Amino acid sequence: MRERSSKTGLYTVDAVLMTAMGNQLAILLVRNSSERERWSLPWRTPQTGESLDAAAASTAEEALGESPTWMEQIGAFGDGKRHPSEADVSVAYLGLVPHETASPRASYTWFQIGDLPPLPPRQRTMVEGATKTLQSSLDQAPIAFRLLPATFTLSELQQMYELLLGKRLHKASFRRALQAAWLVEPMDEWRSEGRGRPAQLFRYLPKKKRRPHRGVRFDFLYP
Amino acid sequence: MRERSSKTGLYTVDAVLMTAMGNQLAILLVRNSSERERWSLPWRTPQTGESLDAAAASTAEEALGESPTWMEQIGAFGDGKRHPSEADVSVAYLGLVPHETASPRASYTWFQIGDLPPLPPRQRTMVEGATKTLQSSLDQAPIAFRLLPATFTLSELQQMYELLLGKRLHKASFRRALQAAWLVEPMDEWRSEGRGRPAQLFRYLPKKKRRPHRGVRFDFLYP
DNA sequence: TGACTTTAGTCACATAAAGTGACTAATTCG
DNA sequence: CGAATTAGTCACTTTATGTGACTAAAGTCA
Repeated sequence: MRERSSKTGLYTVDAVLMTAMGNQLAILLVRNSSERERWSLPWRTPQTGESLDAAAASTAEEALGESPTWMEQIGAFGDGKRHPSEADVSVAYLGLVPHETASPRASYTWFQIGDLPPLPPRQRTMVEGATKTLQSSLDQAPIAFRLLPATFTLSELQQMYELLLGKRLHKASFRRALQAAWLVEPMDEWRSEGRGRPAQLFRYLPKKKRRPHRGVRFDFLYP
Repeated sequence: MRERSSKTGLYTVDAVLMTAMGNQLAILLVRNSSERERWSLPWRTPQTGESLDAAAASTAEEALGESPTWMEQIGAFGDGKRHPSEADVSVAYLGLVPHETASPRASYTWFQIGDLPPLPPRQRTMVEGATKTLQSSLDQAPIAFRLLPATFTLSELQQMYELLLGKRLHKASFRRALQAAWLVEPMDEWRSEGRGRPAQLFRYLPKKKRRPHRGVRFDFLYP
């Protein structure tokens, strides 16, 4: 990632890297000493012949020191809003990492999503887009599992869903749905977290075959 | 849209314009005499200062002679695949139009999606992306209504959903779900389609307030 | 005209899923 | 030991979906 490199290209690749921190989502920002804005999303100008996906992966690794557990393009942003580069267009990627294993490089810092510093306008739009993408991908992709360590308790999983959905879930319902989806696999390990009965550990079990929805659900929110 | 304009930019905007034709989706292609491929998606190189959305809208209008009833960005495509331009990156948009009102300009032709001619590789990827986006937006956005005329019968609406979902639906279930969603409004008109009882006409009724999903549904297909 | 066909629209019952409170289990703390 | 705490399950209620059969309103044709 370079700052205001002069005319190296007409587009950039920007990364919205997310993790679950406390009981909120957090985004990784980098300090920009030479910019008007103090903080920005990690970004770079792809090199000639470098694919968008590759550029995004590099940007993420440079920031995190490791690969995100999930990466997905959000879209291209170009509506005249200001960006640290002079590019007309920026392609944004959403990346997820479990907070437990993430150790960002120096000059990179996690900010809770409710407490973000001012960002370049185009990147602010990207963050909003990333949040929306995350929400709508929630039941299409294993988002929650990619924000958790490889093994977890069902209570942890439920808390992650509660964080992502922004509402409380009933324990029995949650587990019943989880069981029906055949998405997790119990391990022969238990974890005692201070007081209370120890919880069994589970891991994500990618499944090929799923029964399809039964009927039609007109569940869209509006126009 | 210009053909192989030399280095006017490093990215293009391409439009995947869809309609429902017969009992399949169809895509609007344009004949390219000077290209190796005979057909391609409509595309253009945005002018300086032109936003992506504006460029996509222009491209669509140029092809259709009118605005699509729905337009949405699919994403940016840049993975080294060949494109009619020399751009590294192309931003694709999905546009929808009712077949009844669409009258493409000369040199533009609808092709059913199961019967597409060879396309430039990058555009082939875009078409696949558009199809996927369409499927997954089906219950998030009023896709079906944007492919129908302003007024329609419930049987027509059901047939559109059947086309989009690729499966038959039970009439009673369909109408019950539709009613619960409060998405259409009956008109005081009936249409007699040859034999059989005349059908009442309805129109789309965008609704602000929807009840939220109740619980968790782990309905994603796989990893 | 009147029986038959065709498409629209609805009903009632069966089955399945989701909401919910209360229960049992295993551990720590004092 | 008993209270507190967290895990995990059960049984019952409520709501949603699946489905076949029904009624309604037109056209067709002998």
